[in-house]
Amino acid sequence: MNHNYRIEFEKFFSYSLSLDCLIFGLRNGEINLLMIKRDMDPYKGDWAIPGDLVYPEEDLMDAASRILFDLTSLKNIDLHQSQTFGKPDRHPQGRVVTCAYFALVKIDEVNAVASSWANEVKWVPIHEIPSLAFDHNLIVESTFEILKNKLSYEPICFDLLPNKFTLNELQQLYEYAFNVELNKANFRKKIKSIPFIEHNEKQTNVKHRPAKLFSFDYGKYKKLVENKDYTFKM
Amino acid sequence: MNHNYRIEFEKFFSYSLSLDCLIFGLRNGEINLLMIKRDMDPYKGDWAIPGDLVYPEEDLMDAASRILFDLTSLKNIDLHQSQTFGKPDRHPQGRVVTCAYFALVKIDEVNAVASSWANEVKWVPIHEIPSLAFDHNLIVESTFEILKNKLSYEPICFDLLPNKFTLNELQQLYEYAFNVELNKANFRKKIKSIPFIEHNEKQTNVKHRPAKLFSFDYGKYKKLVENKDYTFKM
DNA sequence: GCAAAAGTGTTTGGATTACACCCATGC
DNA sequence: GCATGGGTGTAATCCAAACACTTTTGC
Repeated sequence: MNHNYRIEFEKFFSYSLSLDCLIFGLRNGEINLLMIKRDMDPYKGDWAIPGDLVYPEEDLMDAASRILFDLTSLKNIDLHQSQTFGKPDRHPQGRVVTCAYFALVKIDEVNAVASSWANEVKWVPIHEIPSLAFDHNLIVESTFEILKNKLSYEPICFDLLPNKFTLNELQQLYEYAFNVELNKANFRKKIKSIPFIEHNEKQTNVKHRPAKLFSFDYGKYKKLVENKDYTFKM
Repeated sequence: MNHNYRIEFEKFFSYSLSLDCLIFGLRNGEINLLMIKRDMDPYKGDWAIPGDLVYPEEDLMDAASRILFDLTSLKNIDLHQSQTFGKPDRHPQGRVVTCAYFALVKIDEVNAVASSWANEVKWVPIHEIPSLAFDHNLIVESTFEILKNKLSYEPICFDLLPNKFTLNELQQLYEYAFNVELNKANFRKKIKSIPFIEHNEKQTNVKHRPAKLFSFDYGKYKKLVENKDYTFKM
């Protein structure tokens, strides 16, 4: 390059890149975020989003998968890029730009374990997030907005719900995310076009009429989208 | 930090961060993208998106403003973060992660000028983008999708249109972006709730009945949004 | 039987669609 | 007058909201 920079070209290779992975799950009808307690400086002892430095030869998506796997042992989970945060002073030890990704997981399938950089792990309802290390509160807020937005035009809600769910669980998820109350009959009319697999199974251990169980029909959905016969919309 | 990395902590500070700024404008009813012809290696002579390395003490948004200003002399333009691209091999000279931003400008107010890193500058219709340097084709496609998405729930179309526009210009913009044909009467009913300033002025130099000119009423829009009386939706 | 939630049908009003028609200007 | 696009009204239809009602289970 022959660009006339104020500083030498080589000096530009003095950044570090980290990746924060926001893992969302659904518990008791609330969207929860997986948090870690930092076991290292800076912000040792503070709660934070799990994140790590990206290896020099590592793709961003691979780093996100790695962090997700380390905490949850889950593989083959869809990861979505959120936003990149790069304020020059966001990290006290140097210029660390961080790229945020998020994943939606079925919380029952996760047994989160503390790892090298965390001595404690917990799920926290998204509306009860405490004060976090770095600019992580900003990252959480921005990413949750992006998640909510995506919930309305991509069928990612089914990544949060158990494999077999009731229509009411689906309704409650949207009521929670969009902070509205929905009418049951109208909600069911609205979702009539979503490709579901209707099981011959019902809820158990409820003290009222058990609800029918459904799954999202990914195969049918894919076909419908390919033929432009359907777009998911909530 | 006491994290047990495969490589030393200091070695992680060997990235470079660049920022690519996609500048969109509207010309002859088509969305155009401002492109530069690279005057430096690598990819010297190829067309590319204007971008630059981010200075070590510079915020991402500031870098985006700087690049936009260098090319267009425009200030105080809204910049939107698109996505970050970080494939390890995307830049032949090292690990350069690039963060894409986009800006929507009124094309009449821009006199794009070639700068140190570009010896030629031109507007190219978004559907006629040639093969570009680096992974810039991917960046353009992803960013245009994000732009289209944003057009449907934020009033950013008015950043592309001239200050005073006709309702048909607005309609054509949406027809172009969403690749649909809309009915004139129905379109006007749909936009009735948008806060417009209706001018006592008309189009000139047209050989048919001149259309009335409108502006978007930013002040009224802001008030409506604050009072939750309105959300933009197309 | 009662409580609690599952599940469905009906009515209504507002939005969307298709279509038809009139208006203002340049030539 | 005619071509061209600006601008508007109407009727049919679809969709979403409000509400009422029946069903199934546990206790």
